[in-house]
Amino acid sequence: MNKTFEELTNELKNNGIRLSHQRLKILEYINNHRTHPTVDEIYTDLLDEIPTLSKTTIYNTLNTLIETDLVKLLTIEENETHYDINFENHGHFKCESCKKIFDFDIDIDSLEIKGLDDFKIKHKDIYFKGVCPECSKK
Amino acid sequence: MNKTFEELTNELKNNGIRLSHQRLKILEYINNHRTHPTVDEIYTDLLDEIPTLSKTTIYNTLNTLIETDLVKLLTIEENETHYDINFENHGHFKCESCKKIFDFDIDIDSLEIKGLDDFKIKHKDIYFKGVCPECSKK
DNA sequence: GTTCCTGCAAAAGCTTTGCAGAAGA
DNA sequence: TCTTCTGCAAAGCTTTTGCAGGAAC
Repeated sequence: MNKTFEELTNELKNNGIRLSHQRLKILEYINNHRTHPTVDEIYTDLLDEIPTLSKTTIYNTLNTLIETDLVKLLTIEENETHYDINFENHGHFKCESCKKIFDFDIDIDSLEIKGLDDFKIKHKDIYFKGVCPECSKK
Repeated sequence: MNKTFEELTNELKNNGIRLSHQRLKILEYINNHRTHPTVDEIYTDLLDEIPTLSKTTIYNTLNTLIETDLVKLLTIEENETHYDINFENHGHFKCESCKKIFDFDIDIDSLEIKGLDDFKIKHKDIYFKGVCPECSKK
């Protein structure tokens, strides 16, 4: 179930996080671009709109959003971190050829797990890797 | 099904990879230490035995082993890469408190997936995060 | 007016690269 | 002998830190 932008900003307010111009723009960007962007992509795309923007602010903001559970950090790629608006029950597929990341539907909670009694599970991530249909054709 | 050390070295030979002293020791280390070590941990632990060892060699070796599909790369941690030689059906749980990584049994192939028709899936990784029982007590 | 946030510069940390000498086959 | 590997030093990247000025409330 996806949240509206208003619901997202309300959650920030309720957590005592100030609604600075930069934060709102970064949150809006992640909410509208479901492409699992990197810090560099967010920076490049927002620079036209906010010429004084710095990467430090993007790192700061994303870390704040992760602590508030509005954004999720993807570690599917070794070199660079990707970010995703936090919504449930989907996995990520990375094409090893074109490097794109695709979403897919999956019911994570239907999995039978052994060996995690007394573990507090907060996040579940499913990463698949391989070749996407477009790259398979070539 | 895990391989014996002899099977592992045979696969290296068959791939035209030379059995240098360093490579064999690193492979042996990963095979005996199922603790998902980092490059730094391997380096520190092997330095007594091979005083001239360098991290470059460990990076080189691990990349070779990954290409030969003898070792798997774990990206559960943002800052540092972990390595695993265990290819049996299992997931990884990272405790956000003590940072330890635990294995757990899971039947990945029983998952019902929608949206990955025509995708060639080569690797499936399941990462859970939270707090381990020992850290929960505190 | 206070407190928190931004953004610059610098630092830190992991990983890769270039290359000369050494070792494997 | 020929080819490949090792390991040092340096470079390349992403991410974090310290801090002064500025913005939010």
